[in-house]
Amino acid sequence: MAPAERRDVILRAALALFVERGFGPATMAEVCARAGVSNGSLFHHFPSKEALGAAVYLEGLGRYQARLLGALRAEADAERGVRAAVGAHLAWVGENPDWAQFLFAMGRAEVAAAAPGELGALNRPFFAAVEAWFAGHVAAGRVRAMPREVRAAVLVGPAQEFCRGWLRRRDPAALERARPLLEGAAWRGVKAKKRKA
Amino acid sequence: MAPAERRDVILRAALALFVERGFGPATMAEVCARAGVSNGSLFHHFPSKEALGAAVYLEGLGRYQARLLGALRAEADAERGVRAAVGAHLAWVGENPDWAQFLFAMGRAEVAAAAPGELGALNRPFFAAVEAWFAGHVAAGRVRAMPREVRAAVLVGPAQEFCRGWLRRRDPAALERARPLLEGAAWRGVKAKKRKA
DNA sequence: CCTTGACCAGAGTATTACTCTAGAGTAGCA
DNA sequence: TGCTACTCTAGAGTAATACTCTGGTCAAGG
Repeated sequence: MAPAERRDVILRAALALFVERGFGPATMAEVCARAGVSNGSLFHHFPSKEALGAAVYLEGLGRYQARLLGALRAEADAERGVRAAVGAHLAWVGENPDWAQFLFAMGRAEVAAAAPGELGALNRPFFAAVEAWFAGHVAAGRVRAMPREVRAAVLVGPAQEFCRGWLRRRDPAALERARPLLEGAAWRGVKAKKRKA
Repeated sequence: MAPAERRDVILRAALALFVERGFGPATMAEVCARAGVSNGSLFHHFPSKEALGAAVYLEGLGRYQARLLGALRAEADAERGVRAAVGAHLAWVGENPDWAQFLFAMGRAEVAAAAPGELGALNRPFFAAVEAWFAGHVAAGRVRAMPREVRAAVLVGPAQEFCRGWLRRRDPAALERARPLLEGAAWRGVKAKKRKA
């Protein structure tokens, strides 16, 4: 088996196991068994359990960010873009529930500790790109001016919070029902006040 | 030392330690040392590390819920109530950052596993009370009708998401600046469409 | 063929959550 | 005061598990 392939096998096995048993209770021996890999091989690719968790986290985060950014960039209109971003968030969670659950469960602090710098390397350009997309709409008065962190929270907060609960049941119909409501809430949250024309 | 007092000493030491070192890396021996309690005493009061974590979690959650519900019930007006709830959320996090950080970091799933039933026993009446407060406003057409989970997400999602990031820096001024924006976003998210009078 | 270096295997070790046995206080009751 | 029953505390002991170590395989380059 090629090294990269083996690394990938380990990552997938680890994701499934961490979601099934939880990160804490899951043991490295179980990862070995599920991935069909020896102890030595596992620790060769990932120096610690936290590093393995961080690798799974970072790969998932990267995919999620790519999806969200793609949806945002495909729209020029402010409202359509915001709705598309929220919709993409929900769609990604719906299509990758295991990964989403792990991203929610694994704390950023632990990832940052296990893979210093890599989290920032992924987040910085992502947030910069999101801000760049919004900048024009803010300048044109279509979107309310607010600090980055606040806008990010208003944008994805409702969807994020909803998904946390949704992952317990994972009912696709509920996700579809909630989508327009969450998209609307996000848009009303960030859009500018009506100007007295 | 009275038993209840000792139990409380352990809880406080555990909270400080879990926030400082993280739940996973923290050891029970460190809890003993910080609380000034023997191993036997610690395990007498809490049968496992997860149970200890769950106890800290549940106590914090209870205090948070009481604060939020108090703020909501003190207001009869829909908009003032929503803003008060979000404000109370932010205020509680600002005043109890350690507890908030632990609540965010500790997953609900692990708590539910370690203390089965207790999480629901705390959450059920809380959500019921929140829903009861909203019911009248929904019926009167002041608040948009939506499923419970969606409304909860729209209500506290932005503040929740903002707080997650805020806890890294803990700058009180930033919290105050964000408050009106987050309150406004929550209110615009849940309020009913304007009627054509 | 020889070397080199990444990759893999599995036994070994140190740490840590948890257990066990015994003892110290404390309240109730005569 | 003495007796009983009980909760709480102490600290040595145990099993599990993250990680280490030593050695071995294999493919590529010279």
